[in-house]
Amino acid sequence: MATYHHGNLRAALIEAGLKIIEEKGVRALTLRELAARVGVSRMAPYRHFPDKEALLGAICEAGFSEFADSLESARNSAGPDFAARLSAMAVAYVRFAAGHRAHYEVMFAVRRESEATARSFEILRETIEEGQRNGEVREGDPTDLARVVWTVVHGISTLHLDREFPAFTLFASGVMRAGLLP
Amino acid sequence: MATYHHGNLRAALIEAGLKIIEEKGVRALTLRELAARVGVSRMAPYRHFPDKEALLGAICEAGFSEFADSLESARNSAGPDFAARLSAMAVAYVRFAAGHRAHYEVMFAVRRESEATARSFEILRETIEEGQRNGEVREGDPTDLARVVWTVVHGISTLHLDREFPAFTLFASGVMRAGLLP
DNA sequence: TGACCTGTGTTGACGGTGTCAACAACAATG
DNA sequence: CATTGTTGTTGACACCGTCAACACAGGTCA
Repeated sequence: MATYHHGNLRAALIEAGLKIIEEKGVRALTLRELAARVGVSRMAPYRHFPDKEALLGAICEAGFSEFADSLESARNSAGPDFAARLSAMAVAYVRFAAGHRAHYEVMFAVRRESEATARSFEILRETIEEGQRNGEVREGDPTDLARVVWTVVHGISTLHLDREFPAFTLFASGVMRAGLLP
Repeated sequence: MATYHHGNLRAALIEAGLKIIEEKGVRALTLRELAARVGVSRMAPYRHFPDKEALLGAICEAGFSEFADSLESARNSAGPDFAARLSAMAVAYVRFAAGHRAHYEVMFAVRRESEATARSFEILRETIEEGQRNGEVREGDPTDLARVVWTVVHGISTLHLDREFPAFTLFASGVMRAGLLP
């Protein structure tokens, strides 16, 4: 039932955009191809995004939102033990990067502050604070400590998407924890 | 003395390309503008690079080469103490990223295996091996250990180019060393 | 019912971009 | 000098992002 009005172009564009990026990289994403793939004319996207950069921004935002959800749910289903919670989040991070490469690529290529990026970081910071209250994490600005953890995990994800994580991730997670010890 | 033949276009292109990236980001680098800036017609670069991607690759390669030099010289001028050597390299890494943002951006945006990338990694791995012989670094595949270090330092550089390193870098360097202890 | 507005999708046009082809200027070599 | 190979140039093409002007639909209100 091809109607004149699409219905929810915005969401369709984000989704199809992701698929293209998955196939050929951010660099190769083209508004015209995207529009064609969604079955709409080349200027239609401009009714929903002021320009290409804004579309990328929206994809990025959507990615961070899903990402924050992953982190949060990993942490929440890890039980009460701090080490387990932190570790679950680290694994979720790497797993997200590995399983949503397109999203991950845009998220850190476009780099844009948003509600969702803040939320992602906040989730980690909260957990660190938890650990501090328990005495399982040394004192210090929890924001700084969260940065350290983020840094390590981000490094792993960025640098080693292809290789054998298991052992490596475990080891690095040990490194990370070492930095938080009281 | 504007002659018909430029003399060493190749090098000039790489240099001017870097300057453009510095000003406006990789995404905004355009072959035509680059050629114009070097004072040459738009197709001239094709005598030295098969296509745009190859030019980016060459810039990336040049960056890694300079990068490897920085690492090596930092290590060599740090004296014989292992911890000092490793630390000097970490600082050199972050400093390179901060001081050569354009190069750094291309290096990890284009991502391309080359002689220079291998050399950079090799320098680090050698140092780790040194540390192992001294008993200052735990046993294990030096390549894996080098990856861990690289990961941490890379994470720092990527994530915190703007913010206040000093304290943070120091702390993270502690984290890193913790992971290497016997 | 019909006139009108507003939100959405379309087509036309323009300047800019990467790159293929054909040509032109220089350098080196016989 | 004639030739040949290297390097730079201009022309042409398809494609890209985006501005303008227009077309279709759904709702509102007379």
